[in-house]
Amino acid sequence: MLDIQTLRNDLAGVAARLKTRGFELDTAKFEQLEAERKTIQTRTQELQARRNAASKLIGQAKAKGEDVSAIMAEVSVLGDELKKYESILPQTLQEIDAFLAEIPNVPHASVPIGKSEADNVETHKFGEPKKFDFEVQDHVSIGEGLGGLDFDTASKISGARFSLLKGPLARLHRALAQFMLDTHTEQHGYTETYVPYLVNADSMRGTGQLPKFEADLFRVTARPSANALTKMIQPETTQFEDIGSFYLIPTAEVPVTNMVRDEIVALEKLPMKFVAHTPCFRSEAGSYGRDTRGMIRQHQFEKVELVQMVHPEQSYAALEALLGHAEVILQKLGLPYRVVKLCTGDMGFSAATTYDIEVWLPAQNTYREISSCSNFEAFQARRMQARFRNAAGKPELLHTLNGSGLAVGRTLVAVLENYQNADGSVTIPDVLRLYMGGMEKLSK
RNA sequence: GGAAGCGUGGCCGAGCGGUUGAAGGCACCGGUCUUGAAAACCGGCAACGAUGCGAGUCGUUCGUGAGUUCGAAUCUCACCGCUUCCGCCA
Repeated sequence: MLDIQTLRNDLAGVAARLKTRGFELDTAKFEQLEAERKTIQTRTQELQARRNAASKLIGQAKAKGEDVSAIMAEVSVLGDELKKYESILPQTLQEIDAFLAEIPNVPHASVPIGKSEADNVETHKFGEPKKFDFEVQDHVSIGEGLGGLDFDTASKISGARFSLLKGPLARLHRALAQFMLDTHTEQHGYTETYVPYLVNADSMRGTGQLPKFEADLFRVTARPSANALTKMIQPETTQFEDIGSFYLIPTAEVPVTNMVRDEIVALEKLPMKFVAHTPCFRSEAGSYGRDTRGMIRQHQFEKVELVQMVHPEQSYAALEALLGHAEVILQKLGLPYRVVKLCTGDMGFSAATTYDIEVWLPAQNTYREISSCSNFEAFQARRMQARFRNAAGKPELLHTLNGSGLAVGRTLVAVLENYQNADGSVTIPDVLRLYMGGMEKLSK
């Protein structure tokens, strides 16, 4: 969420910056809502002040045993108008809030202007795509050849966009996650966390998935109590999602970042650095026909996520560091990759700056996203009311960042494809052998 | 699933329907004292919002939402969350 003060002070400026990411800010609507709000709010507060003053007088008079009927008559006249204003003010404030909740973050000044993926800017590269002296197979053929990857059974059990791993391949998948967690906790100073995978609507709003992107999420509904159920069907209830239902997390960013929702943390607690290994669930609505083969795009996948809560002055340095932490995993695995800085038009809703790490996939003869590292500045913190007490002793919004370190399923894909041999076997990268009981190669 | 209890400021914890934004304590900040520190003592210290150039003024907030009242932290109802006991259960 953007700061409403900034919108009031520099509406045109904000609109111009949002336009670079393809968002048309309805400035006329904002101005109209603000004008309404101002008259309603000042009138309401004026009436409240008069009522409060009169009530105070009544209290004082009664204490002295004086007659209060005259003042009482006077106050009761205020009643109707005040009631009217007190009922429309929250509606107006809610409209403004809803309007603000759907505005994406303003891109940082350093973000390249562009419309799509094609305008992203490569910042650096690691490694050289390996030359193969045989026809490369994609991860599906390799995995099926090894007898450890079975999409038919997965689709029987659940449907499309699910995968099933068996034997050493399942173990390799687990090994990758363990390796990533250990690296981040032992070498990069992150605290390991285990978090809920089902979260409430407030948490989804906090990190920006709601209200705009509900279609991307899976919602599960617990059996509500009879009373909650009747409340749900009352027309005035607008908070259906808050009663008896949860959302499956699309990323660990949601539960981990929300640890600081509605908190004021001590200055010396910053920066906070957490890592979590969780499954992620995404509906992938709107991506029909994309990446239908293999385990690139799934409804359920594993990810090791890095999250930081930092002092506002530190957030850009922290983003560079966090990106580096994710890169280390690929370096240790010996997987070629490149880093791109996303252009204004390609960034996610909540991000002010995003770097994507793309790993080389020989079978696709291209780089594919395996990590996304973003600085959200105060955008999420403002939604969450996540603050710290600054040097002056005043609460101030902190900055949040996160990045995949890395997407486990896609890393498995990259290992299979980059380490494949002519005979269909796959060499296990050195750093993983410890986690594989010393195994050096996957073969049939 | 059954029964009982509880939700107050950064934290703990008081609070007869009427100057209660809320006692007290802790933490924190400033000062006195001290060679320095600690202790002791004195003082300060909620958040959010509106308005104003500003000092300030006003409003809202005691889990959430409705209600009663001139006036609600305090009374009524519903919901949410937490705790404990019983049952069931990985």
